[in-house]
Amino acid sequence: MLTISILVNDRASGPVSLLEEENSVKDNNDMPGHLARRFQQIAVAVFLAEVEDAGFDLTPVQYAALATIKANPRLDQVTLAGLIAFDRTTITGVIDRLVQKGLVERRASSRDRRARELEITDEGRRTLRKVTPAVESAQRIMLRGLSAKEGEELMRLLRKAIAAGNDLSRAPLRDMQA
Amino acid sequence: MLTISILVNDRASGPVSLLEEENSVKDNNDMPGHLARRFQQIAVAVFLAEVEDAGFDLTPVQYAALATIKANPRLDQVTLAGLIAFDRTTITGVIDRLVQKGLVERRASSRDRRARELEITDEGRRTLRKVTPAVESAQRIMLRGLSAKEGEELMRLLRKAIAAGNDLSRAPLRDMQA
DNA sequence: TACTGATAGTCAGCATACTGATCAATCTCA
DNA sequence: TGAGATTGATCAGTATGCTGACTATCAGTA
Repeated sequence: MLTISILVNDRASGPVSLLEEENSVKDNNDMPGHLARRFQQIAVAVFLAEVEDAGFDLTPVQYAALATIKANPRLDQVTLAGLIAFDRTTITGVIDRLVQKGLVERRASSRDRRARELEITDEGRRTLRKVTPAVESAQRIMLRGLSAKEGEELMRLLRKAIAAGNDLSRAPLRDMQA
Repeated sequence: MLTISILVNDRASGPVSLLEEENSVKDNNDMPGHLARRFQQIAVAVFLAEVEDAGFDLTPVQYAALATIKANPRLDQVTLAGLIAFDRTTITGVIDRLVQKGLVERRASSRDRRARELEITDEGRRTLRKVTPAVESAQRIMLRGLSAKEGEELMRLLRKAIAAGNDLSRAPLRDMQA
């Protein structure tokens, strides 16, 4: 199926297949999967560097969780996972570390004894406020090769591709239900 | 369904800063770092599903390594890492698993006793050939929400952003020297 | 040649992510 | 109501990725 001329590196020779034949390997730069990995790799590195420069020890994942917990009081872990598209088994460890750092409290829910209620602490609130400029800065830096318009377009296309693929990962994004 | 007005920065009020102030949290969908994570998450899931459906047990990272080893006979690990932008400490484990599966041979280099020479096996060659359609298919599926033109544009913008950020991660892409 | 610095590879340790399993609590519906 | 299904959380196991440390080796030079 030679559709996808997008994926084909037909610079000159006009190959027939995405991965060309026997003796050639497709250029990584034409594989969206590889580009996704590289961009994510850089994004994480930039985030960690900016946040550390600001004097904090917080990963991108921990930041997203913390911000979402602050915005949604008494959130349970499964709902949190849905809001930021984390696997529920990953959340356990992330929350462990946020609790350990004193940024979040985890307590039993009164409504559902299976569930845990998450609440941001004052310290968590303070950290979130103070780390924000570094996070903003990181978002800018990871797009520094693009014009403002290109950055917008990249985000639009990513959103669109993600929306179409949302259900393909184990941890799809989910709305809050009522 | 209340949706997520919580996470939405209401466009109407005209936010001042990227992350707005105290009581609001930026919509994840406006954070390139978050979009990068999501897209990569989906890309990996799609890759694994397609490859498994085809009857193979190979991760995206293992596939990239295997293809690059095939294309570059007697490659050493550091050069391999540079070609696919992996950290050198990650390569060790990846190669371990490829060797374990009988797809790659690792032997001492005659030229430099510190280095290891990597060589694809016949089995590796066979696997690579047979898994290729699944890999192609995965690349298509992860862009299924986009038109051909949009997919092309997404890859162009990712390449551009990555090029500008290449040196920001511990594992930048490197050319083969000599 | 002996010293110095750089390099290839590995390892320990940590933090995502995922699969698949388990346990307890809750829900559904006959 | 009560059996079966579902759900919230956790755990064990595996695979990236990273930091930082370490060994062995190499290359250049005083």
